[in-house]
Formats: sequence, structure tokens, C-alpha cells
Amino acid sequence: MTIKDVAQRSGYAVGTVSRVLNGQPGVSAEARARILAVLEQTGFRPNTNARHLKQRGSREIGIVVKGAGNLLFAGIVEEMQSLLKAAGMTASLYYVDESSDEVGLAAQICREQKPRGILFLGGNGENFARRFADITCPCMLVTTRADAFGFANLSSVCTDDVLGAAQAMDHLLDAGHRTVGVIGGEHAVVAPGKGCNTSQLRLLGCQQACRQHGVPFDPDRQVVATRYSLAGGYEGARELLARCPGLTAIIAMSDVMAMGALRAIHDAGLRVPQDISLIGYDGIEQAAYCVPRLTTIRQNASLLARRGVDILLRQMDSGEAVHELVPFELVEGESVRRLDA
Amino acid sequence: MTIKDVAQRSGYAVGTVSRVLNGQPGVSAEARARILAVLEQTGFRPNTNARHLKQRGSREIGIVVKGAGNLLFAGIVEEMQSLLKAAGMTASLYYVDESSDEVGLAAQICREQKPRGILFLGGNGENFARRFADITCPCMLVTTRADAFGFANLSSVCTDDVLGAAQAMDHLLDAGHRTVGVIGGEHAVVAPGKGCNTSQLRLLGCQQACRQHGVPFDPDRQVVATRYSLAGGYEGARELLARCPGLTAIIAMSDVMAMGALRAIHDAGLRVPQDISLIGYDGIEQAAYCVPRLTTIRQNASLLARRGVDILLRQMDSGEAVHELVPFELVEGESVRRLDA
DNA sequence: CTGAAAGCGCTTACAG
DNA sequence: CTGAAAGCGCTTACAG
Repeated sequence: MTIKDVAQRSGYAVGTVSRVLNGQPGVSAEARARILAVLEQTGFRPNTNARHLKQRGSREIGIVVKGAGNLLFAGIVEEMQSLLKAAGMTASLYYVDESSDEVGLAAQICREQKPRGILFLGGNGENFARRFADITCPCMLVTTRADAFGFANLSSVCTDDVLGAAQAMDHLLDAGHRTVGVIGGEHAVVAPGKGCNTSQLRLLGCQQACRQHGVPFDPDRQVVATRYSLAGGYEGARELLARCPGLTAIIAMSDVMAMGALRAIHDAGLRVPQDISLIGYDGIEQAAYCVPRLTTIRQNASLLARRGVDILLRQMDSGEAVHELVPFELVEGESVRRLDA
Repeated sequence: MTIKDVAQRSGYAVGTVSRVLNGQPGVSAEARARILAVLEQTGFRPNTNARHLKQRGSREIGIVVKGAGNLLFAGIVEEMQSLLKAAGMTASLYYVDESSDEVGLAAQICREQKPRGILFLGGNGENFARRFADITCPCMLVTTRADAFGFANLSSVCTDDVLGAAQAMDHLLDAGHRTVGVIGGEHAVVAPGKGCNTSQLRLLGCQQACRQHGVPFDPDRQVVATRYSLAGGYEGARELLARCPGLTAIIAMSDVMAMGALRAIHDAGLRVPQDISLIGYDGIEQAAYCVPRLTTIRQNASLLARRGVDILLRQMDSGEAVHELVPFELVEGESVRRLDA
């Protein structure tokens, strides 16, 4: 069943059918009705390959998600989809795993799907530097800061990772903790001051907070670099417990990691928060269902979704990129104990 | 940059470039080398829209996943992708939410992407009955039984849901529990004997086990139908605790639901397993990180992935559909207590 | 308002 | 081994 068949059955030309299909003006009410009837009756669906091959200015927004298992992103995606729908756009989802080149994929999507814009959930600075120049449509990077990349068609919205991590560390230091371990992503540790990926920024925040409080912090001992996963968090916590005498608290750079750490602490015969305090990051739904409920830095997923979509839609008109920070929030759960109490 | 540009730069015709692009024979070594050089240098990537518009017999397998938040499926997808890659196929992922029509989407994919086959992760019997006739390529439904649907091009691989749930119930009854609540999906409760979706089959298994043990089971009181989510599990457990006097155990039809239930039980001032025993379903990674570790019916995700891919690939040659049950396993965690102990 | 026709970027018989 | 050309199913100026 092609548009040609529909034309034949309706007695009109393919061009007229195409106009009806796309809700364009310049079709008589009678023709529209007749064609619509045939469409209905045959259940015809246009071939999007042919459509994209020709069409300019689709109503489609691509969403490129880095890390299919990232529960924070899952929530954001869901909300973005309904926001885009409400704005008369359609969303197409593309998942790439953490180690793949999201920008290369986006470049291909750009060429083939001809989307009006692209939303990136998560992104790696190196990939952007290397391949983003190929992408000409308006883009928005969510949860990672992009102003330093300097692309005219790339906006960003994220929380301040340095500040967020600093606040987590502050919270622990204020509660009297002096030896805090940190479980970060695989590239968490680099030459001091270098690096701008999420893990590195958060580690920077932890270090700054310690410096401000006059508390020593030894990255070699107190930081473990691992994967953003349950197993990563489990191993990370185990290693910190073994390696850091006097450890009383742990910051994990994601709630999923924190959940792994929770179990590792339990398996070491210790309790959270009585023996070890624990703070996660992201504020995903699961964090509130843990026992104990996780204290965490909540990234406002809903706000990230809303601002991300809103800024992108605006940018599609104005052509101007915008970089915005959205507030985060330390959510107190049941996983931190005051040492002085 | 199109194939035409490449042809021009290399000095050959577009047809020759196309043959090189697709690794086809009938190109001189010299031509191949020259064209390959231009390809390399320009970074040319063919437009898949144009390609699919024309091409028959792609190397592509579509994977249609029902429920983006389903952690069991997430694990299966990952393994399927690498299996397909190893078999020289490429996988394309499509997510639909639990309430959408996965078969309608697949029909469109079939028409447009012209995949060699389609893997369904999860599926609704009604959607298959209504729309599967439009799909002509070999298909495989994973985790849901499809032999009764009677389609010549649809295979299936799944565990025996009736038996799995029965075994969970057996385990509790053997441990001395007599009043077991069940948290199931939204369509868990229907006229007895009717219905063949996953929730219904599992409920059937629970009922059969009770009957065999001579233990009364009152669905109106002991079953709550809710969503497959943390919140669903939380509410379900709360309702069961309020509604079932003498309740000593709960079976949740997914581990995610069980995790919600875990928290609800905690919030009711009760402990797992001391006061309430709990069994989940699926055997996802998170279940092993809960405190207490969940006792659960593990669906062998890896085996489901391997058999699903293997049978589909075979079916693509033979044209014959196969329906296979794979074993499941009750994994003992720390969430069930023997009442007689 | 409607139709005929060009063309999107490829693949694939068909000649040579 | 290589090229010229038809055609995949649409959209979109261009006439009428």
C-alpha cells in the first residue's frame, strides 16, 4: 500500500493525497473527505524513509540518551516526550551506551532524519569537540555544561556539579565527619584542576568543601574510580572500607552506586547510618524506597526536562544558544548520622 | 556529501561506489582502493533512508521493547545486541510504553526498515491478535507465550509463568505461611480461567499451588492489581497489610514491585522477613543488592536472550516458528522466613 | 483547487 | 569490471 494506491482508489492525484496527509491547505473539503475516507479504510501509513528523503523541516526532535541504564535520564526522557508532544513535535529516541560516541550518532541522525533539533541527555566533552561541527541543527545538552565548548548551535542546561558535590560534602562535614570516602566515575581522578567531565567536577566540589572546612582530603586514598553501576558502587565501598582507616562516611556520585555501596556496607557487618553515613547523587525514585532512604543531591529531573525542551524550542526560532544552571537540592533521607549527636 | 560526490571525486560511477559500499564483488582492486580512499577521506556515510527505500534483505533485526523501565528487559536487550552483532546482524531498538501498541509499531518498522526479523520483548495478546497479520517477516516474542496465537511466522521463548508463580507460592506454603498476599499487574484479576497475559498466568499458578496444598485463597482479599512499578508495589503492599488480617507473606510479580513493597512493610513498622516474608519475580540485578536480598523467581535473562536470537536466526532460514520454554529458578535470598522454625 | 513531473540518495538489473 | 538508467515512495514547486 503506497500513496499511489490511495490516489488511485480516491480518484485524486498523489500530490493531493500528500497534501491531505500533511494537513496542508489547498485541498477542497470534498477531496479531503474522500481521501481521508480511503486513508481510514486502508489504514495507510506513509513510508517515513521516502518522506525524510525529500522533506525539509520535519516536526521531529531527536533525543540521544547516553546510558540506557541511567535511571535519572529515564525520568527526564519520559517528561520530555510529553512536553514535545504538547508542543506539536514528535520525539525519536536513540540510546547509546556510556562508552559510545553520541555525537557521531547524532550527526548521522541529523543527516538522515532531518530533525528540527536534538536533545542530548549526557555527553562527553571530547566527542563534542571532535564531531559536533558536523551538526547544524539546534541542539541542547542536558546535565552537562556546554558553554565552554563554544558552539553557536549548542545550548545546555544542568546543575552545578561542583556546588552539588560540595554541598554533599558540607553536609557530612557539618555533621562532624572528618574522613569521607568518594565513589566516582572511571575518570574521576585526573591531574588537579584539569578535566571537565561530570565526575571530575564533582570531585573538585568535594575537595573545595574540605579545603574550606580545613579538613584534609587525600584523593589517592579517599577516592575510588569505578563504573556508574550497582557493582561499581559495591566494589567502591568495599575498597574504601578496606583502604581508609577511620572512614565514617561515603559520597557516591550516583544513587545507583550508593545502592551498591549500601549492600557492601551491610555485608561488611556495618550499618547505615549508625556506622557509615552515605550520600548519593541524582535523587532518582529508587533512592526514596531504599532502607534507609538515601540522602542525596536531587537533580530536578522535571525542571531539567522542562528547561531543556523550552530552551531548545526557543533556540529553533531565535537561533541563539543559551546556557542555564538549574537549582539542585540536598534531600535528607535516613542515611546520614550526626557524629556529635 | 552524497554517493554522487564520492563518485565524482573518485572518478567512478555511483553504481561502482555503491558496490564498494556494500562489499559486493565485481569491482576491480584498483577501483575499490581508489573509492575506499575517498570514502575514508570524506568520512562519507550513506543515507539509510535512501538505502532502505530501495534495498531488500537488510542485515537488520528490530528489537521492540515493551516498557522502557523494565530492568529485566534492559539486561536481555544488552545481550541480544552483542549476540546479533556476532552473527553479523545489526540491531535497532524501539521502545514503547506498557500501554502502547507494540505490534502496530512493528508493522511500521517492517514496512519501512525492512528488517530481516523482529524480536519482541514483552507483548500483549490482544495487540498481536489485531495487528500481527500485517507483519510478514520472521518474529520472536520473548517472555510471553505465543503458541496459542497461531501465527506461522511468530516464535516465542519464555518461562512457564504458571509454574514459576506456583513455585513461589509453594516455597511460602512449605515454609508454613497460610495467608499470602499477591501484588500483580493491572489485569491480574479476571474471570477465573480466562485471560492469558503474564499477570493472569502467574495468578493462576498461585491459586493452583494453594489448591494443591489445601490452603484457601481468596482473590478478592488477597490479590491487589496495580502497576509494575515501585509505587505500585508500595501501594499494593500497604493495601494488603490493611486488608488481610493474618497476612504473613507477599508475592510480588516483579522485583521492582517487591522493592516498593519492602519499603511499605518497613514503613508499617514491620520487618522483612521477621514479620512479613517477601518474594519477587524476575531476578534482576537489583534484587541481589536489596537489604534483605530478595528471594525471587529468576528468569534466566541470558538464556532468554540467547534462545530468542538463536531461534529467530534459524527461523529466518527455515521459515518455521518454534515455541520454547526455558527453565526458571527460585533464588533464595534473605526475604523469606520459615514460620515453623 | 488539482495534476503532472522533478527529484531526494541510494540500489540493482541491464548493457557493454 | 564498469556505466547509464530505472525506480524505491514520497514532497513540492510549477502549471493550469
